Amino acid sequence: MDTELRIGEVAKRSGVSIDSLRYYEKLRLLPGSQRSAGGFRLFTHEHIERVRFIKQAQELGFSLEEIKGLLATGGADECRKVRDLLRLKLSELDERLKAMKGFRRVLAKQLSGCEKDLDQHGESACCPVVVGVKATRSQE
Amino acid sequence: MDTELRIGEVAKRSGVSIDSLRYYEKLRLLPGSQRSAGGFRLFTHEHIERVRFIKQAQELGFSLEEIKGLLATGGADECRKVRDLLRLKLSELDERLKAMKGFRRVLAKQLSGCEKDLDQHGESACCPVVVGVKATRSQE
DNA sequence: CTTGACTCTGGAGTAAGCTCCAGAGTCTAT
DNA sequence: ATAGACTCTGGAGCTTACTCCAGAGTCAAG
Repeated sequence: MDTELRIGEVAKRSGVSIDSLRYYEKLRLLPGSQRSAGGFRLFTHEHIERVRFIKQAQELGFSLEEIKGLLATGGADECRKVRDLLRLKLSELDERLKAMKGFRRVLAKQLSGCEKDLDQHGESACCPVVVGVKATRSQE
Repeated sequence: MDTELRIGEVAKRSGVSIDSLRYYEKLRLLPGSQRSAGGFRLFTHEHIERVRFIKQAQELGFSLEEIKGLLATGGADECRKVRDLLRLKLSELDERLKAMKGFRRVLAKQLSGCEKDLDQHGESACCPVVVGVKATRSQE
């Protein structure tokens, strides 16, 4: 039932390159996988899930080291560590969410200013102030 | 009125290293600044704002190249480009916000599972399913 | 005018996270 | 049993975003 997949297949399904997968293994984000008689890595669907998780976390700004922490397989005393880390990451995430919303507002405001200028003055005289900084002359 | 600040002062006030500031200048994220008679860079408060903007955007996952695009000072034809970029970045931001909320849920769920395990079984038998390997059913 | 803190430039080095390569072995379909 | 697609390892190289350094010049205080 757990079909065994070779690395190329995992790469395709997870959208991560073969080289990256081997790199993750080297960093121990992926457990040293089963091998075929001839030495090929053999993965399962769980590995794919794991890789997707890694990818997602990474896109959200977590480093591979941090992700490794989150993925630590719970040995007895690992558990509390993982739990604390989860709490920490959750609060970091919340902060980041807030920051993003603020930043979104800045960009949105900038955009609406820009559009108003385009309407009123055409292309020639718009977007005079980019994010709080006056037009910066002094390089070509 | 616009006190002129030297690079060390800007570094302190913006929380960015001197070397980074020079690096930003080299990449043209900061305009080539005024210089004192002896060749020292002279900055204004607007530069500090700009640096803070750069820093914030960066923490949210934008690359310096992208940020440079957002900061382009509006010359005539730059304007539409900036506007389009702003729109693009806004929608990217929205997507990212959504992804973050999803990810937040995954972590939160993981955490509550972990806490339940700690309660019921103590440290020995908790966190059996490690973050997202089973739980992440987010895409495809 | 000297001192000491600060700044300049150019270039080298670092860390993370890949990406590419050669040369050799494996697997599967015909 | 052989072609062709795939995978192996180890190591080199790349990009981004710094960080550090040497050797020299600047500037304000005393």
